[in-house]
Amino acid sequence: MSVPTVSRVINGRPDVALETRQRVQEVIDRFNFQPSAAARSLVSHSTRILGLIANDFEEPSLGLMIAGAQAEAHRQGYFLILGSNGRDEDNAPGYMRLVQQRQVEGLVFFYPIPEPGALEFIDSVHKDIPVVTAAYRFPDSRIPVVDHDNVDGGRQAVQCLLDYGHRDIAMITGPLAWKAATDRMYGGRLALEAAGLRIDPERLVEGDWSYQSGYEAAHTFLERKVPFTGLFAHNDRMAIGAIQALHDSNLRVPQDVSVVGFDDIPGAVYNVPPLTTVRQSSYGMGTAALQLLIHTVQHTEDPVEDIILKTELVMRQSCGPRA
Amino acid sequence: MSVPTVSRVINGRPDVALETRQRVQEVIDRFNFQPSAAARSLVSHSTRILGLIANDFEEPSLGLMIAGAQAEAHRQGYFLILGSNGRDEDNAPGYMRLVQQRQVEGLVFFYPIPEPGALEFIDSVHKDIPVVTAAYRFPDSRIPVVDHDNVDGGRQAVQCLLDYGHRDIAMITGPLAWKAATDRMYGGRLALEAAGLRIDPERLVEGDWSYQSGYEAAHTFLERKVPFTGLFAHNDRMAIGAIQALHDSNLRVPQDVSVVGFDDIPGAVYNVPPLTTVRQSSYGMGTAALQLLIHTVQHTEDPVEDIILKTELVMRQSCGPRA
DNA sequence: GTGAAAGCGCTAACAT
DNA sequence: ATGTTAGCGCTTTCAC
Repeated sequence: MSVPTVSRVINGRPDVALETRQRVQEVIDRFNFQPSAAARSLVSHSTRILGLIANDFEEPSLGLMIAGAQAEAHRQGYFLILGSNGRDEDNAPGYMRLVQQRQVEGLVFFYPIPEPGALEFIDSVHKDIPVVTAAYRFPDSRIPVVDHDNVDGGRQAVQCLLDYGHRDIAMITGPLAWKAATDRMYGGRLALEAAGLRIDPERLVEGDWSYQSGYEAAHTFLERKVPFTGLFAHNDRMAIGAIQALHDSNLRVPQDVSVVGFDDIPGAVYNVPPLTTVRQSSYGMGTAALQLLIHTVQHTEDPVEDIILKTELVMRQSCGPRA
Repeated sequence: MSVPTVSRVINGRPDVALETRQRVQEVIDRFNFQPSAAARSLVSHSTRILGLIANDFEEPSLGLMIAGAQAEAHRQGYFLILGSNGRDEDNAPGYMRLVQQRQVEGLVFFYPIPEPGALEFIDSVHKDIPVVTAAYRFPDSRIPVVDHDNVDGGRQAVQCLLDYGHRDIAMITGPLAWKAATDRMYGGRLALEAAGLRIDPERLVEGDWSYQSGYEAAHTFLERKVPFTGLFAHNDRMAIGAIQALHDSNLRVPQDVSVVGFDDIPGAVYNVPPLTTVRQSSYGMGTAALQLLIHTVQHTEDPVEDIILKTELVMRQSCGPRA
């Protein structure tokens, strides 16, 4: 019943006599003994804690992304620490503390909004521990990425409009600093070009993901007086804002203009009309990010591959055949 | 330059000669030395890690609540570990591990949905470490609570309708198992009774917070053929669903029916018409919960007081004078 | 198969 | 003002 023996039992080592193991286990159960995580970490140099750092907590998808990440971490016996590069201050020093004090074995950066200085910071972290970025790829960096297949999603969105016979297709993009936006635009372009069409700059407006910007973008198209019967908005909020603007101008959706969004947020179903959109799973992105991170933590020398998650077109009533 | 001296410098102890301190600091900076958190925890019995456990990651307010909590934790030098009683399994054993392995010094439970067995679990945790619940109060328990003032919020919502001259007021409640719903209903009743009115069971439907249930509740009212010119929905999603149902039945908002929601979700402004609602700050709830928790952790013997956060009526266009 | 001894990196108590 | 000693609770040799 010495200390090392108890240690062996707790860690399920085989080299303990059955009778001893039972005796020890009994005492453990009786006193509900749990080994101190701090002491274990000290000797094992492993905390089983991972970190998730986000910079935009208004992002509606974040909750589900976190849920997925947390679930996956938990399933694999890790805990998840949370950080934000939030509103207030520059938190980078705080995270370096996390890293350098060896509290965290790996970090996911969920930076849908690229931040000034983010790459430098992430790179410096990356020197110490494995890092994964979700929803963004830093140019020229060898940091593994988890992302949705935005190119294919954009392609599907535009293809859906083309399939309904639309030829005059407008697009409201996200901020073009975002990989998600350029990818979705590129995918849309692929679909257009396959149909012998091109992106018309007059039918292109850059939004900022907000309802408001979708609303304004639709008005811009109307003011420009370029005809369009199909509209692809890079997210659902802008799509819904645009539909509202179209309604205000007495245009019917989908009879006069067909609209496709992106995301499949909960509100998409309840929009008037219910929104046709490209679904992506934030929960799935969370689990995928953690799978990738944990794999990297456990097999440091393996070459890592990005994870690209499929997107799926969800047909509802905001799209219909050309009049 | 012995080990304890370095320790003294790092912890900013006064009893170090200026010259020594500088020499030590220089080396620390040069090698970017950071003390091991595990070793410190082992001897100090303090990890500076707190936990937040949520059970509903679909809840749109969760992201901001987490952001607030994280920011406050960080400001006070703590890290925040995340947990979920999520979709998959029963995670309670996992959290007990967190607690008993002394990885976490305190826990916030964000259980807007009461869970079977939650009270037992939380109580058992509470025996070991400080605990705070957010958005829910367990009956007969002395666990401190952070919550919005839902009673006053409900009162303000109904008062707004009364002020516009409405006398026939319907209400779509949240699930009555929720404290938030009973509180909002009670607040509404207070306002009605102050105006010499009562809650009419015919004008009361219990929803489940979803758009869908708001939509259906409004239809129920219309089918019952009880007249109403004012409607208070216990959250914005149900309010928006109800407005849609009213539109479908060719009733105008606010000309025929005035509608007040609750929450002030981002979509409220962009609804048609923009939604009058009672605002609550999820971010503020997160910071408040962590302030309370940290205070409790640091002053274990102090009697703790609940924190009740103010709510605020935001007037938009879904409410107007009685025709 | 089991226990004795050493050490992970730090802080606290004591001695100088 | 600084160094020496001890010990936090574990895991890992290494004897036996």
